[in-house]
Amino acid sequence: MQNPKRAPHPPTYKRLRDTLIRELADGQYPVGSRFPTEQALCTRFGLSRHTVREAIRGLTEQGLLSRQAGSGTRVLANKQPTVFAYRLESLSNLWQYAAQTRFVREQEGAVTLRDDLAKKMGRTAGERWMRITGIRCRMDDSTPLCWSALFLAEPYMGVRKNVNGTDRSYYETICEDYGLTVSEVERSMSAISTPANVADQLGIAPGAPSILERRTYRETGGESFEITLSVYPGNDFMHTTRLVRENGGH
Amino acid sequence: MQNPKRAPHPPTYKRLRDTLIRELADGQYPVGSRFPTEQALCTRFGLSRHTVREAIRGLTEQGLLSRQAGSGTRVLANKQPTVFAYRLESLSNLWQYAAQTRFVREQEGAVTLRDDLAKKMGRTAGERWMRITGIRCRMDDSTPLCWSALFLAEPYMGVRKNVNGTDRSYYETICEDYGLTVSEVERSMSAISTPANVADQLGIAPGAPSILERRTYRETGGESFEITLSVYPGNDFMHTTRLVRENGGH
DNA sequence: AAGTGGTCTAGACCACTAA
DNA sequence: TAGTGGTCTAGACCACTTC
Repeated sequence: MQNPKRAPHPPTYKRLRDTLIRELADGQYPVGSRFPTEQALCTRFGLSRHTVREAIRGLTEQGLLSRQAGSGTRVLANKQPTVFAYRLESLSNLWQYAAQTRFVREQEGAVTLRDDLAKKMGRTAGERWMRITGIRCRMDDSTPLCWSALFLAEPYMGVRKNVNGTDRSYYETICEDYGLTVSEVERSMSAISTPANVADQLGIAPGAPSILERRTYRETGGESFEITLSVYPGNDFMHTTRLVRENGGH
Repeated sequence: MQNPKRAPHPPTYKRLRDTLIRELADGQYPVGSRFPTEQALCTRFGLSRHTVREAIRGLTEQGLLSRQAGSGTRVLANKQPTVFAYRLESLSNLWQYAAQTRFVREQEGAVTLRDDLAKKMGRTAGERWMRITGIRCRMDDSTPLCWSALFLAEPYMGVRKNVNGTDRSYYETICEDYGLTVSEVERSMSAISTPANVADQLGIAPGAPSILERRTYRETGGESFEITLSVYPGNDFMHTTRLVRENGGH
């Protein structure tokens, strides 16, 4: 960390940041221990507080340090873990091969879960849910994408009925009507033999292998308010996720 | 933006940030247009440059603005989009129901892709790949998890042979040996009828529906260097992704 | 009471971009 | 050449935690 004025190719705060990262990786500051004070770093490197803070900011953003006014700085990790992530700008992007989709309703009514259905839904038998079945197809050419059974939790059975015919999802409508926020969606897949009636509507052979996808929409409290079971034709690689490296990591 | 000294409950830069976010949402600065200069904001709000920069920093981090020294600040978006993400601390977490897995090699040899295999792999016929087949099982109780065919691109056929018997992935070994970095993994799924020989090894009925998973490992340049095709028993919801909301977004 | 990180000011020089 | 954002300094007050 010499001559902060000369050779400014990488700015001072970045050089300091790299120095500190290296020292962390070397184990000079054990995880859980106190990290040097801003004051200490200022005098050690002969830099202004602003520059030191700018260097430290990067480390906290990377999750290496945690800071607490009045208390100090603690070491959270020695080195930045490599993280891969799959991001969605919107949940409607879960329909990958169709920009626009449409849900055609078929049946609708309240049900009490029996053992097998409860197991498929990841719930317990005896609960009451509103069930809506139908086919989701492409907006443009009406190609069927999947057969879906959609379950709404008991408190939200009274969703506005005019969701039909649009791309608008039920979960969006519920969230608006009841002031909820989706905090997470769990998505699971398994393979099944296509039941005859479903195969018929999807235009595939009965018994042909297909993918059963379950989505569980949870609100902020963690409560599940919507669950969908969807059957997709199995032939193509219709379900794709791209996991992209998030940080340079070693 | 009054009395920066009084009522400091939210710090000045945060209040300014909120003000600017509101103005952006109101459409005062159309997407693609120039955003006010730091100088302009300083005089308009009577604040120091540091405070203004601190406010703007948040907006650029949220992806609302982009800045270019010498050029200026441009508006990227009116409001922060809601993003859902599925994060993995490590690619080995793709094996969800087993902390530790082991790959038991079966066959190995170079192949020239024919039409059907090329299509399954998402490649073009005629390419040469190294093929390794085997079974991946749990480390602890040796339960088979899936049957896998693993393909290595031609330049990397000479991977060290001692990958066998450990949890260590081929892609890790390749990356080390050749100095590559995985930049992304694409994961696709389809449903198939389990071929007899595979069903036998997995202990399921031949022809039973199963999941065919394809993973394509790409290096920084975007080149695919490893592709795996795996067959999983289809009965359970073995493939799960949890999409978690990343930012408060409206 | 002392020390910490959080915030804010005033002023400066630089590299870069655009006119 | 003028203006922009990027970096850096020196100094200050505050709320908070710890002793």
